[in-house]
Amino acid sequence: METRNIILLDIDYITMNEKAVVRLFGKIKGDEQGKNIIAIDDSFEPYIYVVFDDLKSCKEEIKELNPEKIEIVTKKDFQVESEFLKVTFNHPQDVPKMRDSIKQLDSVKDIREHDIPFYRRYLIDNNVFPMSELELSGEIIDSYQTINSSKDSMEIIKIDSPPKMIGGEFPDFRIMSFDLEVYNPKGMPDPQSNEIIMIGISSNVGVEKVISTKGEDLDYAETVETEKEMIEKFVETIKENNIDIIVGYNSDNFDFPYLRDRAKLLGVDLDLGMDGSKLNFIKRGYTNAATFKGLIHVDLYLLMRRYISLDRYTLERVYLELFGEEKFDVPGDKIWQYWDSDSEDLVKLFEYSLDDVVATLKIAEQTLPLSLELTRIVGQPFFDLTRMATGQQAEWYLVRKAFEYNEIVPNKPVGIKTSRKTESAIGGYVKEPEIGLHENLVQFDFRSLYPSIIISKNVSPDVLLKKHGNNIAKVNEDICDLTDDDYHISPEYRNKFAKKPQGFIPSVIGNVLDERLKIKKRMKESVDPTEKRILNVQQDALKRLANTMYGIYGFPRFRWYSMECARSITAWGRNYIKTTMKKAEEYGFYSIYADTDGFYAKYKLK
DNA sequence: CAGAAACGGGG
DNA sequence: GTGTACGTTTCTG
Repeated sequence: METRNIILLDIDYITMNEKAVVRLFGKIKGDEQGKNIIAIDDSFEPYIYVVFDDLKSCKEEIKELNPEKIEIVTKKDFQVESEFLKVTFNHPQDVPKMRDSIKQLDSVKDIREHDIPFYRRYLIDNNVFPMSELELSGEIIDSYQTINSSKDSMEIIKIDSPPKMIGGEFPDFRIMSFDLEVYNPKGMPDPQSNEIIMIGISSNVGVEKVISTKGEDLDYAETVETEKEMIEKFVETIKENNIDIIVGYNSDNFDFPYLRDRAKLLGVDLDLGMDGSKLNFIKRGYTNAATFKGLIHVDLYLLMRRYISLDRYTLERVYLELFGEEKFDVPGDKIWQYWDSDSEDLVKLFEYSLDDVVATLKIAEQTLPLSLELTRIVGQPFFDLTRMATGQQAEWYLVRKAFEYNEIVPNKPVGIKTSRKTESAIGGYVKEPEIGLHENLVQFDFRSLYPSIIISKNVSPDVLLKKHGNNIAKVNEDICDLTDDDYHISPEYRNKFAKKPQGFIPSVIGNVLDERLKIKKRMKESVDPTEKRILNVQQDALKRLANTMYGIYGFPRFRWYSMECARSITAWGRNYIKTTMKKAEEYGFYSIYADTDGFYAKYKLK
């Protein structure tokens, strides 16, 4: 038996002998060459929970469908101890096949946790976090030098027990940015007829160049004979430098699809996956995301739209916002003219190409730390995390927490109107600003207003006293028929939240905020600027997560959706800000502008 | 006016 | 892959 400590970059599953086998893609920690490891685990099985009417008949009916295993388990459902049937299947793809027939059985009331992707289930149930250090033990079943780099080798290990979390500090990930320039005499280029003219590359491992068929005189240009060689050089550069994370700007939608089409036309393999597999596109709603197994592709455009709020998200605009510097720009529709022109404009195009990738890498270095922290909190793969809306991040964090608490996860709501007018919660209180130049203002604001309300008023669907029925599996009888003193009652809507027990979501947010305070304390005590910076990113990630939780309640597709909770929170919020403004007025301050969790006020007297 | 369709980024 | 974006602006009937 061998032991390997790896940093877990990626996870998926494949089918071997009709059985699902989880693959963990990692690299040896601290190894300069970053030896690649693929760990194989065939011990994990897919399952769902079944809410039953009558145990005996339910068991019999399900048995006829031939699942792997049926067990009775006790889990908490909105804090009520309840029995479920845990039905285990042979293969993840059996779940979507079987769940409808199971749901339709007479003895079955409902099915739960039937839509959690297999690899996510694996991470959650085994308490494994991506981008962290894991200890693996098992048998080495294959070991070889990878074809394109003599320095670089690969090991496949079949593990005989679940990975053990070590955690610890982040290693320095090897990051590379890239960008294509394309010949475009007719506006937006067409991959069938317009060739790639430059591939820019920048990295934190010392490689910075523009691969092209021109530019022999430039020291940062790598000149090759053909477009085909350009693409081959690009692939080789990534392999040779053992890149962990490849970043682009709008690369999901432009660079990688274009590269795929040209590579196909020219007969080049984009076999950058750790297992030798090729570039793949996975459907995400109406658009695609480009992925490799074990090589993480991050599209910064997507990330920036979430990270900062701007009117536009061009690379130039984002760069200006983050670094306060204008980027050297070549107008997009003129690129082909620069390429065809005399040496002066051609050099400009080379500079532009290099400038683009350098900027992209700088943005990556600035913004990826936050996403990495979020990955280690949320516990989903880095690739997935960079493509999730913040609400999704919070939801997967809650799914993981639910497993920890032995709570069964609520199903996604069905049939709730998404129409904003009928279903939206009123937002925060806003007092339009008094026009004019104001001096000697005082400012007041609440610290984390909505998270604080959730915790202090115990705003959570599992302790909410429902006014009209309850379509959730079971009502917590302990919170019914209490006296008004035992409830927090929201303003306006008069929603009642039991003071005890603490709700699931208030408890989770409480832990998040406690953890954040601890980190802030450590940050203050730290004298090492690097450590300070890391801790600052961590506390920021936790703050963002806590602030997102409020929003969850109001989105009709979220598992813990509760319009009552969303409305109660903002009602309390409006109440607090107005009460505080009134109080301030008693002391002679009148407010000239207020928004949600704070206001500006002037003193009436001199 | 409501609901559908287009748009974003990229060259 | 046990999943199917998203929020806003513009167009259309």
